[in-house]
Amino acid sequence: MSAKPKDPHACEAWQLLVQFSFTQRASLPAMAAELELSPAQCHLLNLIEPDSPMPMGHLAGALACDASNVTGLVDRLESRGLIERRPSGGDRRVKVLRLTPLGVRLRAALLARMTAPPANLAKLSPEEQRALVKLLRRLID
Amino acid sequence: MSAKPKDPHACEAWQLLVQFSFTQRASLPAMAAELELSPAQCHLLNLIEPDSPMPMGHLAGALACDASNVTGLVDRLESRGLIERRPSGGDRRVKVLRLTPLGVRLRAALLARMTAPPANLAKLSPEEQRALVKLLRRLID
DNA sequence: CCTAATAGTTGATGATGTCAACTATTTAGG
DNA sequence: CCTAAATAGTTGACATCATCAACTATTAGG
Repeated sequence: MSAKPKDPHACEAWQLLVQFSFTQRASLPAMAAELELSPAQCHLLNLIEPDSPMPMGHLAGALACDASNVTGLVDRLESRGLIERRPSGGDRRVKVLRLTPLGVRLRAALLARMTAPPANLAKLSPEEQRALVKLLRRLID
Repeated sequence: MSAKPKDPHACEAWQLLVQFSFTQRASLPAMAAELELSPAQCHLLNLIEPDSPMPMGHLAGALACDASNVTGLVDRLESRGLIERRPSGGDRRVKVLRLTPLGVRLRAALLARMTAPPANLAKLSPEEQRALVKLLRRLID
């Protein structure tokens, strides 16, 4: 399943990424609160791209949570007019989620805040930044 | 506060890191459940290093949450014998958290699972891995 | 001293998350 | 075709996470 831990550089790179995501985990609630969102709601909005609606079940898979949890999350976001439940063409069991125009704007605002590069990033030269992008791309899939 | 979004490579690198932490957010519950932990408990255990106990207030700062939330988290971990509340030398108001031997072992198991490098990492050559470590170090502080 | 501020707890409340049971629909077999 | 199993989503019960306000105990300052 995973590579042997023989290579210390591989381990260290991954450890740094994991620690990074812990610090992101700590900073997400405050960022989300500025938009009156919870971390889970941010995660959900991040997954629904404008113009590519998503069945609720697929969303539960991507969030790695129970389908009944998605129901509640969607209830709250729908009551705020950020997303809509819509019937899916063929199968009348499935409901697809679509961002409303308001939801599209809020999602964009969220991603803009989250991906605003911190000052640290400026410490890397353009070549280094390009190299980092290439490495992360291959790493993350 | 943050760098101007003029440099597309800087933005893209940061976006990849943010997306990475969303996928980590999705995979943490399952990993935590194998050790009968919640994501929040994992975050807390990650922050308490063996042999360097931490006042509860400092922990609330690192988790970026309310102090009363730490009380509940610590209650549950202490009732499982993973951590201990101890008086802090000088100030009788502050309680310091220390991992028990059982907590040390569980924390090690958790970090071993979380930082086990995935197969993807093997796709990078040793030189690339070393370069990635250097870049991430400078980025994360 | 007497008052402020600080560390932690408690209780109330809402959000997140799981599970089991349910409805409605779709799919597969006989 | 027709019934049985599987699937998508919802509901209700329950534990955890997280916040706020109020409280206790301790410390620090004037």
